[in-house]
Amino acid sequence: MYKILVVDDEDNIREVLKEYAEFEGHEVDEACDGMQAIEMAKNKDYDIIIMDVMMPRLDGYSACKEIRKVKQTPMLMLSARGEEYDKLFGFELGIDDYVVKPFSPKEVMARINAIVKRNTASASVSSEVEKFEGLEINFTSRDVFIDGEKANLTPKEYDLLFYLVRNKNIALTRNKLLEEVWGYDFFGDDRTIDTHIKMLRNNLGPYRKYIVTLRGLGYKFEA
Amino acid sequence: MYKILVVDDEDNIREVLKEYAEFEGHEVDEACDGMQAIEMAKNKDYDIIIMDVMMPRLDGYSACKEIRKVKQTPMLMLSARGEEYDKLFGFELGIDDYVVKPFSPKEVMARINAIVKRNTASASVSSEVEKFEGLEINFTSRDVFIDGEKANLTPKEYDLLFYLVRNKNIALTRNKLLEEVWGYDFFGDDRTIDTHIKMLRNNLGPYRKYIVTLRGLGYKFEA
DNA sequence: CACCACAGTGAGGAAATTATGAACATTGCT
DNA sequence: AGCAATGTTCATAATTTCCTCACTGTGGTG
Repeated sequence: MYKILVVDDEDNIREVLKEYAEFEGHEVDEACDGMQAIEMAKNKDYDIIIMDVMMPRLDGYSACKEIRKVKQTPMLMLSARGEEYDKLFGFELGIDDYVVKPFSPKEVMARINAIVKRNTASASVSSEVEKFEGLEINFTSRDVFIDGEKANLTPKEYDLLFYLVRNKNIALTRNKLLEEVWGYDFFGDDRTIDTHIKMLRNNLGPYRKYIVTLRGLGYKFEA
Repeated sequence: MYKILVVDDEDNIREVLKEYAEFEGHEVDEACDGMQAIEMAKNKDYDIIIMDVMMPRLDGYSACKEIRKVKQTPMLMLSARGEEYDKLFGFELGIDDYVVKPFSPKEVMARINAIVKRNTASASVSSEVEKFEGLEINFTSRDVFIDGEKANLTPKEYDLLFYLVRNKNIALTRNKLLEEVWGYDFFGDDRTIDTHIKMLRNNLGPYRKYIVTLRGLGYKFEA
């Protein structure tokens, strides 16, 4: 039996996880924002904290950082695609694992078991850097340099570029991009992608050439 | 492409899911109550079963339990808000996920993808490449190289070539090609195929020889 | 060897798709 | 609230691709 703290602002998500966890014999506490989570985590020793990234009052990252100042409780983050998920790899946060919404409660429980059992901080992603001529992309620090100069990309542009580069030389359909970069719950216009591709290209200067249009399909980062 | 079984007593729900899933290229069977679902699940291997909780004759829980006796097919349950969640998780049913009505078909599809991907754990992600002498076809990056040089094909040409190669050494009738490459709803001129074959051949240079005309029938990629 | 059904070709207009600019909406911050 | 930055939508322009069609080429058959 584990003591689990579930932190999410959506009632039904907390509800589902709680039901499932309790069914498996665990003890579950709930919090609905970061502030509350910090408070509770400080006052009780949990075996694991499951926390949503996006919450009102105080987001998951900040709460995580704050809690880490005093406790080494393992953490599993929940994030919707479309959130800047590269941040999740930031090992300074010491996140043990993360699950992307929509998830199945079954999967979350499986991961909880894995984490608690090994009870060791998981190996974090090492500082990843990709270079294409004068285009340098640092996944860890979330920086992009163009001929040595730091590019000033907006969050979406970062996300889009990162996804493209992580899947370089793979043909990506518009649907795939929408689902992975914007999130499964995005019901927007297809032209939105084009617009962001356009801005990204403008920002990449001479290296815009790496982003190729696949007519009738989508885009590809070709290196 | 997944094989999906949709079980719900409401016609329009089945209809919506079916349309959406088929649009995404999946194969969908329908059942309108638990009994029927069990029957069908036993006789065919589905990638996932989507089942309503409340149905006449035999409800979703019972059907799920019954199916689980013989198959480990992943299941996604549909439930109306207000039905007791605990039931969903209370009986070692091994449900993978559930969605509360009213749902968006897009979300359901996203979850289906998540579940099936997870369950086909050992899915190989090898970069698919086919080589015929100096003709190299990369299905992943959607590239075609001719003696090391990248060919510049239009979308239709890619589609046509990919389909021919995926079915190499199989005689393909014009009808079959029209249906598979152009889509069942295409009502065009027969010369359309010829024209695209022509373009494709021109683009393949010396390797045009692989595309063989079967007089009176259609074409074949002969390797 | 002439016929005929079928396949190959070229070109231009039609159709589909993407790029772009600007308006509009949203978010975050002071 | 007001502003600045970012994200989204939409209309329009710019491209690219597709399809049709009339015509030409070809192989097999009687």
